[in-house]
Amino acid sequence: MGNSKLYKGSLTTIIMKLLAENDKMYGYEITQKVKKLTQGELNITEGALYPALHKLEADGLLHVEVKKVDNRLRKYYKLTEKGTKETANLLTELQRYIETMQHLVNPKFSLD
Amino acid sequence: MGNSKLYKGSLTTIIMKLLAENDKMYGYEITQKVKKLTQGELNITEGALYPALHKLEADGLLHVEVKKVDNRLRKYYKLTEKGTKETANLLTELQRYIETMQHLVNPKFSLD
DNA sequence: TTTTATACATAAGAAAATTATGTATATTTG
DNA sequence: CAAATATACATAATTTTCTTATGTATAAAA
Repeated sequence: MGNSKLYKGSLTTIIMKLLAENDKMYGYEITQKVKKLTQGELNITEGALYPALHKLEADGLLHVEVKKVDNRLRKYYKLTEKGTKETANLLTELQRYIETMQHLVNPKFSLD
Repeated sequence: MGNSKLYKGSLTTIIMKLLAENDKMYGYEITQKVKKLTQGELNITEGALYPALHKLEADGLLHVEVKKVDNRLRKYYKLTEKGTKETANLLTELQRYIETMQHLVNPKFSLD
């Protein structure tokens, strides 16, 4: 993914948040959207994306709908109700992670 | 580590930053410091910490000095010159990561 | 016509963590 | 005083998550 190891563990959060904003998206579309939104900083690889989508589907967080467009296959993913709830949790966790890291890295927040 | 998957990949950054602030620290001390600074949010496990410290030492980013205190062993770690430079890079990467994730998650920064 | 883009997928391997276990000493608590 | 907890290190087996490589197929651009 990114040029930094820090992106490890954040792929699911990214996918879910994009689907929360865009209702339904297909895999390739997600990679392009992320590339654009991050100005090329984050390029999701297929080897990371597709297994992640399959797992989210298996966990009942995403629902898939196959469509044929221009004689090419597309798998549209959409949040389930469970997925919508889980997205809220993941975004809360992200904010908490960011705050925690700021505390650790910014000494002026130090407790001791 | 944390209750969130997001902490994956950030352990090295945390260790290096603490050593940049505290000159020299030993492993157990790092776990306690992090627990305190994060109010219990982040508990570094020994299975993650020690292999990470050994790798940083092997990479020439940390220097180790063994001391016996109260008849117990302590391994004090300190940043090398190379480690100090690398710490600056890691902190820059962390800030960049946080900004990128804010862009993705906070729609008001959206480009399209 | 060859390369790039679109669109999916999986397999092998690496990296970084979790969980479990092990050794040993010091201190606290019931 | 005995048992539990804290201090302090370590590693091995396994799991998770990613990279890299490879594969199939159609469409568009160079």
